[in-house]
Amino acid sequence: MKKLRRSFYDRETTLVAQDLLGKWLVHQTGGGERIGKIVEVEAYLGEHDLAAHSSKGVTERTKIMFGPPGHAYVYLIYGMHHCLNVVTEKEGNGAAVLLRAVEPVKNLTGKTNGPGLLCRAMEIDRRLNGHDLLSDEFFIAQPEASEKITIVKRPRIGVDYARHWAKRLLRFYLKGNPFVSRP
DNA sequence: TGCACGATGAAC
DNA sequence: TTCATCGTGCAC
Repeated sequence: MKKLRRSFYDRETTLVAQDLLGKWLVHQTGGGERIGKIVEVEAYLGEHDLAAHSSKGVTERTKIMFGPPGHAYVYLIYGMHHCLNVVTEKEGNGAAVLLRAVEPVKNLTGKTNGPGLLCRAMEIDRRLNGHDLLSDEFFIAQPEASEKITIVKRPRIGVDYARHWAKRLLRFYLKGNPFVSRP
């Protein structure tokens, strides 16, 4: 298991998003080491992307998205669910990748096929907002053995308000994987 | 200072 | 299809 370096995240967001598929999300908690294989993601391209939170510019909430790559952007949605993103590209770009589903690898209980569900299973909440993903207790790694994968591209979920941006194929998932939120 | 509205999930 | 539930951004 090899931790991803800063340079992995400091690339064009659609590339980072697709390369995150199959990687392991690792979180050291009081309940033990929790690991999930990333099987579904969405790319949010920056300030010009009307579906992205960063389209509102730099605010108290979005400043993490505009920060340096390789950090976690965690926010509360609908007053009850947490969503985890990883910041990508150069500081100031406001781009990130939303992790939407993981396949249980170690110490995960309950469903993991949705952005809120994976955060609950991985014990991720707002306390991890802004956390460096090159840390030892919360990071993403390349597993020892990686299989050959086929990537499916679909429109993003729940962003109909973003007009033409809602039609872009910026949601990526592993073909045939049973842990994807909406195949 | 108040208020409309979610990058959702679960129940009906 | 409806609803729970609250932080954020922006109008006033």
